[in-house]
Amino acid sequence: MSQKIFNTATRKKEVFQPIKEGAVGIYVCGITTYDVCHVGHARAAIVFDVVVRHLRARGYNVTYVKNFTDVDDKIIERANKEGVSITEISERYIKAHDEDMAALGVQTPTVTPRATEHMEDIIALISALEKQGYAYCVDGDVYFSINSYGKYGNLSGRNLEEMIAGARVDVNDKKKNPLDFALWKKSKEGEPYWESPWGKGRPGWHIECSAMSRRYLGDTFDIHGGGEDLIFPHHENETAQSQAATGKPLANYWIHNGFVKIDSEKMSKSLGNIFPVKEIIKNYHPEVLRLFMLQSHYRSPVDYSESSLTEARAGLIRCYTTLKIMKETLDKLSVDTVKADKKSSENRNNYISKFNKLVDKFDAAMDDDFNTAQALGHVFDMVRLTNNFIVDEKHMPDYVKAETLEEAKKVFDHFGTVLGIFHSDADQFFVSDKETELRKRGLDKEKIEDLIKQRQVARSQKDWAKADAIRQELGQLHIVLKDSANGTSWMID
RNA sequence: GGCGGCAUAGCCAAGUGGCUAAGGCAGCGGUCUGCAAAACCGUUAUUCCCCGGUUCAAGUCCGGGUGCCGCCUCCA
Repeated sequence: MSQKIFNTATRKKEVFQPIKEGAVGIYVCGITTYDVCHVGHARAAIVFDVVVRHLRARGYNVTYVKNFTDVDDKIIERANKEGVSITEISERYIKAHDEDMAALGVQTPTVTPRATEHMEDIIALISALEKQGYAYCVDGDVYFSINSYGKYGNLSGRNLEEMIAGARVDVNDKKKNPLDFALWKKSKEGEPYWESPWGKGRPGWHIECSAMSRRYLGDTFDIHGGGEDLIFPHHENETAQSQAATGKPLANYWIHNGFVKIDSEKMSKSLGNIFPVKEIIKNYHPEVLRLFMLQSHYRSPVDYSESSLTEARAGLIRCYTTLKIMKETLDKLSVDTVKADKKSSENRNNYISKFNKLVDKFDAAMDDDFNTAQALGHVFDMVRLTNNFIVDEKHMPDYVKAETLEEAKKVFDHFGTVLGIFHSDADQFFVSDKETELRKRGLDKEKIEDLIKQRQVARSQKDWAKADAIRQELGQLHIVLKDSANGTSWMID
């Protein structure tokens, strides 16, 4: 089955045809380095991480470029406010970004270029546009002339006349057309600057992506991605200037992820509902956030709330419980050499064939415009199937059981590799989950374990009333006990 | 005002023309258990916002309505 991608440029799902057989060039707009990453950045990062992971799993040699916009008004503003250089601000937030991404299990892109390190490319590109008559310089500023380029508005599906009619009164009368945008901005007193043919200045917002994508991926590449808010004006401007300069399309497919809402409201500074990644992962295992994001289709809006993360946590616990049982079952198996009887061989083959069917379905879901929600449905089917196996095949010879479980493990490894989950050791997952929940709820571990010990004593004396009283008491604190042959374990509900 | 999107069970969420409308969370009944938990089995939408149309056949396509949301200004 072939890969399908919903292309923003055509608003249709299309069959993906790479420029070069077996290879994919993808450029995703990264962050502007003036603040820490929030849950919205996390979504975009996770979405494109999974896109790349899946394409790689399908055998494509993917070159993934994600930039840092490290020169911008907001960075300058912040630097001035703190009385430090823009480099210091950028370095700080790039570092924070990298930490967050690592915590979220987001793989580092192939190339992570910075605007400030590509000034020559940027200036060359603007010069080319000026030479070809697509750009004009006024007082040290350089603007892109949208009228000289016939296809402006194509990507975002906007109509030029209507946009001009609806445009705000533009105070900048230097522009020939109010929709013209800056390629190069003359630097004001005290602002950082670079020397250029137009004097001291710095690049406009969009040009750095055009320059850097071209540098690493060529004039035309396969996929360009970003958050849906970037469609206009950023990507519209980017594609206009790139295409004007090279005479070739910038990207063949445009992918845009939907927004994260917070408790059904738009996330914004004025509402004060911005959730930094660092805050979230204090309270939840990073894979909880990933699972939450991946349970919705990447183009749909997603509604972030405490309860939605709590639900995602329950789902992840379900998966890790099975992973843990699998591991324990495998560890207990003896290396007997009992030959598989006909029945158990058949059963084994039966299960393995079902496993493989789920893998096919999972891959097919991912092929269909990266439908992670559907793919996760198959992951949970695999969880149930594995549990079934463990419950139903108690009498299978260990050797055959082990073979089957090893196959199941491979399947989970595949799912985990593509979605970027199941990367913790199962035991470790529950340890860290417990610690997180204890901290979050301010519970005292010592006290809990002491009560459990008291209950153990009561149980050994068959004092069920006392044992149950303690269970109840702990239950009030959402502590769930599990008695087993080798003691009592507990977790937080 | 312009452009675009969404509406599926108590909640979250796939499915875009045709077998029984995925999956998760929550709930209920059962198996297991000293009691529980986990796991398993069963169960929870005769129906997909409303009205009309196309079709042998529609949640899925078309028209209209209602409601919600995003973009058009910095934004993942």
